[in-house]
Amino acid sequence: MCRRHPLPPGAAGRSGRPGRPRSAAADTAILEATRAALVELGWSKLSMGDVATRAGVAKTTLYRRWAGKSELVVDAVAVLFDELELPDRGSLAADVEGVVRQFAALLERPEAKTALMAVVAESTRDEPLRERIRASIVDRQKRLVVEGRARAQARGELPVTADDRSGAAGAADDLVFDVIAGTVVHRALVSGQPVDGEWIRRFTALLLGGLGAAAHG
Amino acid sequence: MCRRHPLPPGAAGRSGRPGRPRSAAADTAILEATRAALVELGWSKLSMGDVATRAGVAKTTLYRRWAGKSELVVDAVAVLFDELELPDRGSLAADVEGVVRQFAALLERPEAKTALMAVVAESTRDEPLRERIRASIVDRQKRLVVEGRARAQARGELPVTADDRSGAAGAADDLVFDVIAGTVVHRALVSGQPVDGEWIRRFTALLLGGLGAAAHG
Amino acid sequence: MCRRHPLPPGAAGRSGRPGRPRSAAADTAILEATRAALVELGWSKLSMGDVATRAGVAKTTLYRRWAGKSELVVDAVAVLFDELELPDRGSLAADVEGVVRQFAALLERPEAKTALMAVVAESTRDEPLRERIRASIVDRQKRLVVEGRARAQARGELPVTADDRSGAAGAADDLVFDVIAGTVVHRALVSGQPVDGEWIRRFTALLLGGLGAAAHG
Amino acid sequence: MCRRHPLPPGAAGRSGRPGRPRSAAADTAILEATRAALVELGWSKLSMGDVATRAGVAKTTLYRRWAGKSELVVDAVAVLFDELELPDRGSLAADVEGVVRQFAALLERPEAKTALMAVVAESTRDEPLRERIRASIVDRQKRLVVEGRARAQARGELPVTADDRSGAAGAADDLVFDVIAGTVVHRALVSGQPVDGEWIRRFTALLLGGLGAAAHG
DNA sequence: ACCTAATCGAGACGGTACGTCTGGTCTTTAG
DNA sequence: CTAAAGACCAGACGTACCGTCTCGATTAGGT
Repeated sequence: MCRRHPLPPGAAGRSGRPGRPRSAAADTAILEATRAALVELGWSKLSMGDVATRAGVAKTTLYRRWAGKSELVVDAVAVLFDELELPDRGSLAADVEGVVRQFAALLERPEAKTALMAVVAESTRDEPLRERIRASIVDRQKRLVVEGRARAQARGELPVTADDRSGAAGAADDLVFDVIAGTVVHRALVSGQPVDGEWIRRFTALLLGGLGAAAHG
Repeated sequence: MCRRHPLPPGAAGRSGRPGRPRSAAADTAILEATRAALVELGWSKLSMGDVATRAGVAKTTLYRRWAGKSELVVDAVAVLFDELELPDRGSLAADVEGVVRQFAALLERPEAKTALMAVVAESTRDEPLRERIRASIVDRQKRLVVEGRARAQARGELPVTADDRSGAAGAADDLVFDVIAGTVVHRALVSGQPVDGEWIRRFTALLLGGLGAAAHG
Repeated sequence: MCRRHPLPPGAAGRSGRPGRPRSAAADTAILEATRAALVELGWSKLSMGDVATRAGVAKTTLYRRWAGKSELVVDAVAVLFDELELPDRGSLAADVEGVVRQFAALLERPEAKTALMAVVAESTRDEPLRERIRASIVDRQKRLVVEGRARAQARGELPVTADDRSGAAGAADDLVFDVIAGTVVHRALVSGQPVDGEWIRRFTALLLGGLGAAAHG
Repeated sequence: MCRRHPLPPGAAGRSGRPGRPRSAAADTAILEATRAALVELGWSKLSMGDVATRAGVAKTTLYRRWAGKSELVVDAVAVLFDELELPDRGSLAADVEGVVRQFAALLERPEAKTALMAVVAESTRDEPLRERIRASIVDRQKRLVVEGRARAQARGELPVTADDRSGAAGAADDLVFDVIAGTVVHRALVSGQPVDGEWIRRFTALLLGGLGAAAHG
């Protein structure tokens, strides 16, 4: 944990540090305030001072813990993406449809959509920020792909390849992840069209068709 | 044309309007200055005043024509996306690979990637801006999908459906467009991994497999 | 007349000048609009563009005729000061009281007081403007002092000096003018206290006492 | 003191206030910079941003302390008027001539004359500003009149009235103050003629004659 | 019961950019 | 040559945030 600003690596959560310890309640209040401000104001009109006021905290406290708006927002919204789950729905198609539906629902929440695109935009000129986004948001969700694939293989819906056995299936999973996440984001935020049942079925059919063809070819 | 700020809809380019006409040279200079500033500074540090200075133009001239930073940047980068082409490479696979490669190259240009994600982020809270992005950037590139499909159908690589004959193939084309554009953007800007030959081949295979399966199923 | 901007001295009101003649109605409308704007907005918030709009005239027309805000306002308010009169009230004391009362009434008009002090302030760094104020406003009112003195001498209230006979009484008249105008302005605009009957009587008594003492000393 | 912008009246200079205290050095630097700018540029071309730059201070610091240009300039020039003194020159006439000479010298300083008339002009539409001018500049100089009268009475040059004994001599002092200040300002700034020895003697004679006549009448 | 040291709130600080408003000028077409 | 219209450059306006700083006041552990 501890994606905080100072608190130099050595002295992390150690309780024996001298001086007054940081308030844990402040952290919670700040992140909640950030999400609330995102909903009300969106990314571009959200200001650090406003977040501090909402959280009942001094600006200094904010900057002591996060380096800037982007870092704060990444932490504030990361938890939203961890809510995604992959219950076993009985078939690969059902599993894919379920996760797409969940992801689309998430992208309808204003704090998620405005924050996600904005921090990605910022990260195009800020490599550490991109890393932070990857670590906090993106890579954590690859588990859904890995789990879905494993489950489909267990069901016999997908073949087990040499790569899988050697643990090097990353490239294939990455591709599937980019296709699902990218396509849904593009549909919802760029094309601005609804991610409804009809579209989800068509997309799932396309994806599974591709996976099946790849398995046979 | 005229995606400009005032110039009330009725009285557009008419030459008989009273008063001094708007300088056409200023338009060109402003859009060029905007792109240059995007390259140097990125979206978040680009300022209207700086663009005006670079363009040798007063700030008022800028605000007379564009309502804000987002609108200006959309116009400035829209032209970049119009450079995408779809020369006949002999097969659907080659056509897809070619357009993906072109699109990835475009997303490596700093003015394109920083601007694209940022204006999409802004558009999540600004419906008119979203429309402007769609009209100026997104929808214009759907021609590539339509043209590619038609060419593949002419080659016999894809079947001609009833929808195509009735001209209602929109939904299928939209899906393919979201998949291609979304996946490439996600790979390049979110995952932050290279869009190289190997990946392009895998992605194209997946997509074409999906299209083929859809055709047969 | 012609305290205007261009219209070079030679070619003044000549009717045989080539081209469209200047509209006389515009002059009237502009000066009236200026006075109206002074009443509503005061000096500092009065703008040339606003005056032009109120007068139904283009800004160019304004600048063709007046060099700037100060010059325009001087012309606009000069006429107000010409309304001061000195009817024969039977005695020097009554004449002085009458003119003081009139002047105080004038200084209660918002366009007069805001304009007068402002153009004087501007004139501290603008010699031509000071001259214009003197010519258009100040010196024109010295007639009141000259006339009052002559009438008092005719009544025998004041002695006739050698200076009067030689026509060199300017210095004495100037002093009286500065005392009256300066004192009333200071009372009304700086001290901000009412110029009422009681005060006027006291002031008149002081002034006439001083004149009488000078006559005897 | 504390003619500042916020700093709510109750919590004035208290040291126990929370937060970083205001820099006293900034105050000095700002007022000096304001006077310097007045000398160089005059009232109308003086800008808040320029004053801030000269003082090595941020614009926000300026606006945190003064509500606008007028308030700032009043504070900046008020100190100049406090330099006026009334040393005992042995007679009322000499005292009056002395103070007139000092006042005229002050009105030759560009920062004093341009500022004085301009803020009075502004105050014609701004009652709080008028009060501030009165409190900071005008009323403070009435001490000169009060002191001069008391000294003349002590010398036996002027009679002691019932009003003096009851401490209600305000009206008479106010009148003398308006006459002296108003007349000198009008001579210097409106008539634009020199306040030289000759004129001062004439004016003093007139004033003292009036006072003497009032005493006897 | 002190001491040390980092925290907390508050709010002032130097900056930068904002978007608007004027001031004056220039460039049109129309009379 | 003037008029109305309106675009043009220049630059001040007052505001909002930024991220830093300086305060006095807490709030712990370590002594």
